[in-house]
Amino acid sequence: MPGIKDVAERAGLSIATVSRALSGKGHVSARSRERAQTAAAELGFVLSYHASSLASGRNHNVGVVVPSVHRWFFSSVVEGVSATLLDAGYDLTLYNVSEGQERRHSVLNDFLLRKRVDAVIAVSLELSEAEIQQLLAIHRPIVGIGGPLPGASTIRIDDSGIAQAAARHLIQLGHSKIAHMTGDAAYEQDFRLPGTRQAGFKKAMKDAGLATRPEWQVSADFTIQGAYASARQLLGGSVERPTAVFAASDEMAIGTILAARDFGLRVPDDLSVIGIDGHELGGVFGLTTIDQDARGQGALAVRRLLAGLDGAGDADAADTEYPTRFVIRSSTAVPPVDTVPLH
Amino acid sequence: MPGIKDVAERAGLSIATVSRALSGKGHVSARSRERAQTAAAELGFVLSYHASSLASGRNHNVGVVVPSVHRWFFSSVVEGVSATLLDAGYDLTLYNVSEGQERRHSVLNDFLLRKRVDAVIAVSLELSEAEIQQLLAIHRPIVGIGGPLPGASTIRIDDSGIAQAAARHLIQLGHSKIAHMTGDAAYEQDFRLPGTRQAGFKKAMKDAGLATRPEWQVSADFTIQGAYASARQLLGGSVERPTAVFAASDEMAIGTILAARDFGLRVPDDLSVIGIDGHELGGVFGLTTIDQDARGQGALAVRRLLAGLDGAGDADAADTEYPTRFVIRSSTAVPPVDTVPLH
DNA sequence: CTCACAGCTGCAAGCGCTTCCAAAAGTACA
DNA sequence: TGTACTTTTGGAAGCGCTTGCAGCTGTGAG
Repeated sequence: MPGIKDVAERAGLSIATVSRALSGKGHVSARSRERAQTAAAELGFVLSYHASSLASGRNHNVGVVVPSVHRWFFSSVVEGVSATLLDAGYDLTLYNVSEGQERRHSVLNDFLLRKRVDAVIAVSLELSEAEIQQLLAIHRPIVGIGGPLPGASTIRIDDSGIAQAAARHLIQLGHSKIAHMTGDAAYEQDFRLPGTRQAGFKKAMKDAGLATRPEWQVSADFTIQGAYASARQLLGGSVERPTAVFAASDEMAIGTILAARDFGLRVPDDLSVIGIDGHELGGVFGLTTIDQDARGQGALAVRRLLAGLDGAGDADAADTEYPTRFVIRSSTAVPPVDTVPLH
Repeated sequence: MPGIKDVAERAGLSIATVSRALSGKGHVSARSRERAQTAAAELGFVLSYHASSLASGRNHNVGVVVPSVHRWFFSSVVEGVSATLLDAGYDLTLYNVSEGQERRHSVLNDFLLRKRVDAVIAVSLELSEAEIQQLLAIHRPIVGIGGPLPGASTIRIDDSGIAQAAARHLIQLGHSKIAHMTGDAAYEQDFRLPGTRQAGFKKAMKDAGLATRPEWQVSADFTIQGAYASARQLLGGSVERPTAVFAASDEMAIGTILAARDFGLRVPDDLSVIGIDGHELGGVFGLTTIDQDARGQGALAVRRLLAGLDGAGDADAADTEYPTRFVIRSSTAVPPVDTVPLH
């Protein structure tokens, strides 16, 4: 493997000049720059990542911590982050901390703190204020997506607002028997988001003077299959059936639609369903939803970090609200006329 | 940030001894080891990744190249790889090269070759022999999953065999009008796998003396929504309807089931559907499939690499066939009795 | 009691770059 | 032609570890 020394010799320049020429920083005459680049190309030289990082203190590597890479939101964010990072010449080190607390802790200690990454993006992951301070203390900018990170910069959608909008959509169509499928308690712990969306739902209901019946507040694990099971309980159980379901995620909305179909319920004729996300499968199910462009959020997170790293400004802990888009398809409609015969 | 020097001072040892004590290699007395560890713990010392790598030449980092992190197979493999790597104290650098050729090329050159990773895992990605040799030349073991990698070690399932098994399952149930949904040409290019599965299907059909009708060979992009669209053509079009569909992936099988339901076809009464994968949603749809345990394949890939790195043996380019499991659920059954009246 | 050997330990030489500093070269203006 | 700068350059000191080598200590055998 050729080193920078070889390039310097071949170009007839000093190591220092070659380094400056190739990195683009510092003053180098056009002629030297070209020579260095030519020599490097001819030798097939690539900088040693570690030597470079060790000497400069910069890593060109950002850590991404996600609870899963399987669920829609996370994989979408990762794709957005990945593409943007690659374009900028940065590496992406992935920490999938599905296994729970102890794993999370070790990732933070053994990996993130080891000066390997320039910054970290935490997706839907709750870090304690102490943990965040620990990272900031060693000068590691951190931005959070979809979760509250006290003291750190975050990107988030207006969970309460869109939940209200979703509920209002149903209410305006004439529904009053509306169920809400929220996230399991386990998820609440880390993301806090199920609670926020549920609160938004309740607010909209209250504002409209409608009751939120406890038996219509169900929960699932954010997956299609989990929601499917929950929805079967809700729709097939002995309780009165709602005419609409607002699911806290598209995956859960889809699970609900599948369950409804199993019971011979037509969507939207017998049951309206609305979700939140903008999942690819939305089209197949004609799902009305609120698109939150997870990829875009990932990309934005990277741009934010990079601006903070390259540029001057210590990207102050800004809280950006990412815009969402209401997508009306065919899973919501006016409620069925009352089944009580009219004559 | 405390350095190893601080630890050495505090422990009353030399830097060299501390290094040996903490890394576990070399002879160190129990007493010194304990002192070093205590001092390190008290100072909250963590090794500098780069300095360590630079000096030792080892990175504790493996690169994973995937075409997408969104589709089931890839995210599953990544999860398996991630967990195993984390346990071993390795970082996982993710290269999501969805965007096509030029991106792939740059990843290889700018990232993989930069001595940043100890090894690479290529998932369903076709690398040219030259590219592989390039990696092996700089001593970077490489293992491929789900794709042919001439010269490199690979882990793969018996695509042809399981395709035949799937087809035979249908045939044995009594089906003769069997359609096959394969991957798009675009996928064929990189993975080669659609063709292999299709060949297996055709062989099984031929062995059974059955014809494979061209209009029953459809393709999609391996996603649920893509398969849904294709299946609508197949099932709702003017051609005679098959009584069974063998889809090259579970996601496509699910898309097919959804399309069938749209046309009022009952699965399995009117149409049997079988897939390949072991997708989480299989349960919800009662999908009969062949489980290939993608997570497990990812984990195995890591173990293989690690054995090669730590251990002595230059893990020769072994081609491991990963076992699969036939899972019979409720999406397959005997074909409907002929609709021609019997009297 | 001496010798050979094995286990420990510390010194110091890197690993391959970046970057500070001072010297060399080029520029503009008087 | 000389002065005062502004660019460009090269030397060399690290960045924070690992590890070969040699010295030191302690043990069992001769």
